[in-house]
Amino acid sequence: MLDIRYIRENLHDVELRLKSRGAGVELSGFHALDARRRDLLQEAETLKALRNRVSDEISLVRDKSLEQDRIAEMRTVSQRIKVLDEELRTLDEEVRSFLLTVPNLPSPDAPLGVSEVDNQEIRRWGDIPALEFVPKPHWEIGENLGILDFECGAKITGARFTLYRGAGARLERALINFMLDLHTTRHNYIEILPPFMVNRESMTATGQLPKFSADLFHLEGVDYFLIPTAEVPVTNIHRSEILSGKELPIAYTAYTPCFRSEAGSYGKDTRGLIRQHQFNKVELVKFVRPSDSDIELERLLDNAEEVLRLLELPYRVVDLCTGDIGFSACRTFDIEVWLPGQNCFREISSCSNFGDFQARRASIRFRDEEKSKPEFVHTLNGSGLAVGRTLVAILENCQKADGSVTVPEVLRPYMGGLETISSIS
RNA sequence: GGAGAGAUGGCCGAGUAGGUCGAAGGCGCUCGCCUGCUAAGCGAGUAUACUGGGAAACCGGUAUCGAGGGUUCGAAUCCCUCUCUCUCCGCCA
Repeated sequence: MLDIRYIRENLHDVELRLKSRGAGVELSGFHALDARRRDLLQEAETLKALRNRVSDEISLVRDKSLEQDRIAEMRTVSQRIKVLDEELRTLDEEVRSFLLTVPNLPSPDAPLGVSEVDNQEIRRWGDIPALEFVPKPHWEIGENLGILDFECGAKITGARFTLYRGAGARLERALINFMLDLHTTRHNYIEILPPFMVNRESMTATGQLPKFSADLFHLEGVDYFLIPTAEVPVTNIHRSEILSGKELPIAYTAYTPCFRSEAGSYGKDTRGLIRQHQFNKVELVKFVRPSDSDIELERLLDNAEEVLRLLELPYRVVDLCTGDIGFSACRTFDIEVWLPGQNCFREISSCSNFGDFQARRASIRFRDEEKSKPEFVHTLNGSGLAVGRTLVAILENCQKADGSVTVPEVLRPYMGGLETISSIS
């Protein structure tokens, strides 16, 4: 959510910056609404001040029968207040629901552009492996080894669900543990295991609602949603809190499954693990001082990249342009891992700075000094990493001509020492 | 699922025959005094949001005692709805 006063005072600038992300938001209606609201508020509060004063005076008089005139007068005043309050409630609701649909302002540092073709690659790491055979896509590798069963996932549930078996299941679990261990012991994140369902308020705070309900799974019977990312429950840990400046920065990491309806992506990435309704992810979330959020984003990004470096998987980092940045973010870097089976880079992590956008929706503030006024924190998050896609990258990058897959060295302790996944394992 | 109890400021905790209650008291915290050090002691201060004025310091108004409605000139206190927490029973990993 944007600062209503900032919009009020920088109407034109806000419109321009929203336009740069391709969001045509009309602010003139909002301006009128806001002005009307403040007029009514003034009137209502003046009347309330009068009522409070007179009521206090009445309370001092023993014999209320002497006060019938003023009581009657205040009855009229109260009726007027009621009407004004009613109207204000409506206006407040209109203002709020409008603000909830306005995306964040992109950072001035983000490259200008209209779509992903304008994103800028800023670095690459690792050598693309030179294989002396035609690399297979991971779904063929996984099926041949018997460790991924797409048919069975479809039978049990439906399209975009997959059953992992044997070494495949263990590899996924090894990756989760490896990532969590790395972030907690080397990068100083606190491990969180949150609920996998959240309420409407939490979804609104991080920005999934009200606009993107179609992307979510909603439960029947209770107003809960399956989380599309751990960002939602973990960011909401500090909803409606005033943190002490001494606690900042706060860094959490969490493994959760993620559930996405993938509405509107019919026919896209239908084969394999790339686009599932349920996938595992280890997430990184930070709460930081506004002055630190740029540098903290660099750190978070580096923490996510470290996973790929240790796994020895080649990747590149992309700076998302204004037109491609998500609704709540002001700056985003994607990490894309190399997939030889598909001969392309695929997103495996998205690391974003949200500025105070989520903090304002969620009312997450901090007090820098004991006596200083509370201000909004900045929130950041990024995948560290998407586990299913990491498994995909391992299968495709570490495949051998005979169809077996070499387990990256750092994962072997998590795999009971297993060095190679072959059909007999 | 059945029965009951509860929700007050950073924390603990008063306050229900409606008014002087943004709210006693204690703890904590901040500043000052005192003290050889520590502890104790003394004094002052210690919520947030919106809104009006002001360059600002700041001053004024309104709201907030789980949330939302209602009754009333006036609600932490009365009424209704909802949410959450706890206890007992049932069921259950």
